[in-house]
Parts: sequence; C-alpha cells; structure tokens
Amino acid sequence: MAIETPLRCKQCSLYFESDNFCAQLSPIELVNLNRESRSAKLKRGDSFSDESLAQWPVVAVESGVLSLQHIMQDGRKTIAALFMRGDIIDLRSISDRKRGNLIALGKARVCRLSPSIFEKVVKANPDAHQVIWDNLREQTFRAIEHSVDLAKKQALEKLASFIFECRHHEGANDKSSSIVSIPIRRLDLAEYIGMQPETVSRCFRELESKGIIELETLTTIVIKNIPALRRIANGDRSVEENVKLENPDMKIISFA
Amino acid sequence: MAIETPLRCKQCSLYFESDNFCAQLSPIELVNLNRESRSAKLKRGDSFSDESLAQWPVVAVESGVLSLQHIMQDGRKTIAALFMRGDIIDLRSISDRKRGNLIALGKARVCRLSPSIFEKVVKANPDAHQVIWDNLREQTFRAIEHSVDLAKKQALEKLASFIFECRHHEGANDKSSSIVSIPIRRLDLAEYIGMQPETVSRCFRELESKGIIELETLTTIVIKNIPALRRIANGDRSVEENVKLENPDMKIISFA
DNA sequence: AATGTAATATGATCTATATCAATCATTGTT
DNA sequence: AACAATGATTGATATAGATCATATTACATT
Repeated sequence: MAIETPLRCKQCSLYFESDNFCAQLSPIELVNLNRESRSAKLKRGDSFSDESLAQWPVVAVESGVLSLQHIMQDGRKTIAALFMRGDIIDLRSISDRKRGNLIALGKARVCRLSPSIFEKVVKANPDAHQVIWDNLREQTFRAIEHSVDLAKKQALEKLASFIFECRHHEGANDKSSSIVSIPIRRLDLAEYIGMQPETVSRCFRELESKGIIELETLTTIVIKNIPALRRIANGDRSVEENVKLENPDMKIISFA
Repeated sequence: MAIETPLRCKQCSLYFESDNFCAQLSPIELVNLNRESRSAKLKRGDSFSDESLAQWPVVAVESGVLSLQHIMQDGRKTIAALFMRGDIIDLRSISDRKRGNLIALGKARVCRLSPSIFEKVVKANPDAHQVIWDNLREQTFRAIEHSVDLAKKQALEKLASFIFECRHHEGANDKSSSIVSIPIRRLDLAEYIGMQPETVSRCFRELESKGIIELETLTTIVIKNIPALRRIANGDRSVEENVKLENPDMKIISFA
C-alpha cells in the first residue's frame, strides 16, 4: 500500500513552495514528522510558554509574523527579531540563557515539529538539510543587517530600510513591485526598529510629503520613488536634501 | 601506515579545545581538510577581498577578533558583528547581496577552509555537524541579543552589556571572575555598540566614578560590583540612582 | 630615550528624537 | 449598528547623546 502524504501537510503552504523545508521531504518522512508534530493557529498576542518551548523548541512558521521579544526590567520592550513564512525557529538547548519570548504579532499559523524526528530527517535528507541550513544562515544575516540599521542610522533611514525588508519578504522576486504591505502594527514596528511610535508616524509623513511613498492604508504603502528610498535606506544623507528640492512641499495659497 | 594528524592542526588551538569543530574530526578528515585549506596571520585592518571570500567563503577563527563592517554612503561606519575564537564564519552564496567587509580588529589567526571538503565533513561527521550547527545558532542569537542592546538601551546600559559580552567570551565558566579584557579599541567598540567614541569614554568614566568598575589599563577593567553592573546592563534604571547614593563620589578635601 | 603619530579623553554646544499631552482613527464586541 | 477600547497621529517641550574643538595620553619607529 502506497504511503500517502498527510492531509494536514497537503493543505500547508510550506509543502507546496519548493524552497521550503517540508517540500523536500518524502511521504514517509512527512508521515513520521507529521504524526509527532502539532500545528496551531495563533492570534495577536499569543505567546509560547516556557514549558511549551521546552517540549516543542522547533517551530515552523506557515503564515503570519512571529516575534522574539525582550522586556527590560523597567518595562522597555524590544522586538529583537521577526520570523515569517518559511522560517524554522530552532530554540533547542538555549533555554539556559533566557533569550526572550516568542509572540505572534497577528494571526499566524505554525507547526511545532518534534525535535527528535526533525533532527533525524535533517541528518538523513540532504535537500532538507540544505534548506534548513540556508534558512538559519539567512536568519543570522538578517539579524546582523538589522544591527546595522539600529546602530547608526537615523529614524528616516531605519524606516526606509524596514520598508525594503518588508518588500524583500513578500514579492521577493518582482523587481519593479512598488506596493508593499506592512504586516505589523505601528507600535510593533517602532519596537522592532528601536524608536517611538510617534517618530515612526512622523517619518511616514515625511516620506510621504517628499513624494517618495504614498500611504494607501495603514498597512499598505506604494513606493513612488524606489531609488530615492533606497538611497535614504543606505544612508546617503545628501539625497534627503535633493529630494526636497525636487519636490518642494509648498502649497499655493489662493488669492483673493 | 597510520594516518598522522597534520602538524599545522596539531599546533592549532581549535584542535585542542574539545568544543571546537576541528577537535571532532578524524585524522583522515583533518588531513583532507588541511590539505585544501589555508591558514593566515592577520594584523589590525587586514580585510578579506571579495575575490578571496568568493573562493574561501568559510573562515575559522583561531585567535583574535574579526569584524563584519558596513560602510554607509556618507561614510558612517558600523561594526555589525564580532567573531572570536571558535567561530566558523560561513559566507557561502551570500555574495549576491553585499553583506559587509570582514576585517581583523587586531592580530588574529584564521584558517580558511575549503568549502567542498568542509561540506563533505559536515555531512559525514555527526559530531562535527552538531558543533557547527550550535555555533551558527550561537551566532544568530548573539546577533539578536546585540539588536536588543542597540534598539532601546541607553549608552551606559549598552556599555555595561558589552562588558558582560566580553566577560562571557573569555572566562565563560568562572562565575566570580571580575577581571575583563576589552579585546578591541575604543573606536571599534563605539562602532559596534552604535555610539560615538567620546560617549564610550564618558560612560567608562561614569561607571568608574560610581565605583562599579575600575580601569586597570585601557584594555583591562576590573568589575568591582558585578550585580550593579548586571542591573544596569539589564536596563534597571532605578539602580543608577541607588548606586549613586551608596557611593557618593565626593572627595574629602584636606584641611589646612 | 626621543620624537612623531594615532588614539583617547574632556569640555562646550547643538540637534534629533524621546517624552508628554491631547485628539483622531480603527478595530473588535455586544 | 453603536459602543468601547485600543492604536495612530499631531503638536509642544525636554534631554541624551552627537558634534565640534582642544588637550592629553599611549604607541610605534628610529
């Protein structure tokens, strides 16, 4: 009798997209992994308890955005990392040093993978190994690049950089795509790029007033001038002046 | 005829410390990897050319400190990550998006590993695989924790946090060790924690004036009050006041 | 040891962004 | 659909840390 791919996996986007982990697995591997795993629907604010993470330290993100949050002793909160579809969060054996709370920033679907079966599959399946390895390195360099944004960039530059990060996450391929959706709330965005929500708001306004972006809705923006936004994100301070000259935001007052 | 561990490896600390990658390898594996690899001595400022990294994208750090630097278009420089002994820097196939320059911050020894042999060994040797996987995850979480420091912490808190990072790197085990060596220059330190060298200097003085640390030399400090430094690093703002009260920095002026 | 150069420290200002205060908009709930 | 409740915006002010200027110290080279 032929081994059937589990129904749950058949319905999961991680199985369909060829560059994801689960798409590399054979039906037998999927059956084994699926049997010992737990999928879950999360809503904003849902967090994984320490006990849950001790038992299920490997989490695959199917959809939505998860975050790793840090709360300082006087209440300041930071979102240290974002995880999106395709990311495999591997929190094994790092519980010793407390590394933060894993919290959903909106509706999300995840699959908590059995660590032992996961490990077995990774060792046996070279393609799966490759995918998981690349994903972890991607996470590393994403974190390092985020550090660059946080270290020396100004508010406007950080926001520009974040917009490209969002753009990269979704369309990924489509070079000319200028519609970007911001998948998280302003407050979370502020906590991620290390500024205050008020400043985030002001920076959105500033980019808009310079004609570089347009705010369609709270979560959807259109980039009107990709090169200019890119230059700001890369920290070319001269641009800001130039753009201002190109688009002087003076209004013609009607005469009596 | 028995296979001899290569001389070069016998003299390398990565081979002696049991938790390092090379210590997991069999003599045969070492011979193969060693034959196709290149070790190098670096001095401060030495950087890996793009061509070098294209051919040798896997670098093992034997001693010293390497950095991943980002230069913005207007000249602002950021040190995005630090790598120290035992770290394996894997820059394979990420040359597409430019990820920064790998530069030594002082005298350092590295071993550039042949990517193909490295890959072969990792797949064949489970112990080596475990070590390299743990190291990569360690790098990821180090970067994420660094983001926490950069995002919301104040100057003094960032410096305190960095001191613990240094302490963790060297002694690692010795809980009570209060002597910490700062392995990089003030300027590099400033670029790593995202502040100006002047501010770094002022913060060292402030910690000293509060009696929390003592500056032995430029590169050696003694922590006089570990819990207080820890609380500052964790962002407990109330501490700063308390310490001030406990150690009023007034000097008794000698009377005539 | 002497000398020149680079790194660090200190003091005086300035500015970007945090903070505070008050509306305005959006979302979820009954 | 109406109502809270939560989130986002806007304006006024305060401040931590950047920047600029200068002095001091450490380090390398002869």
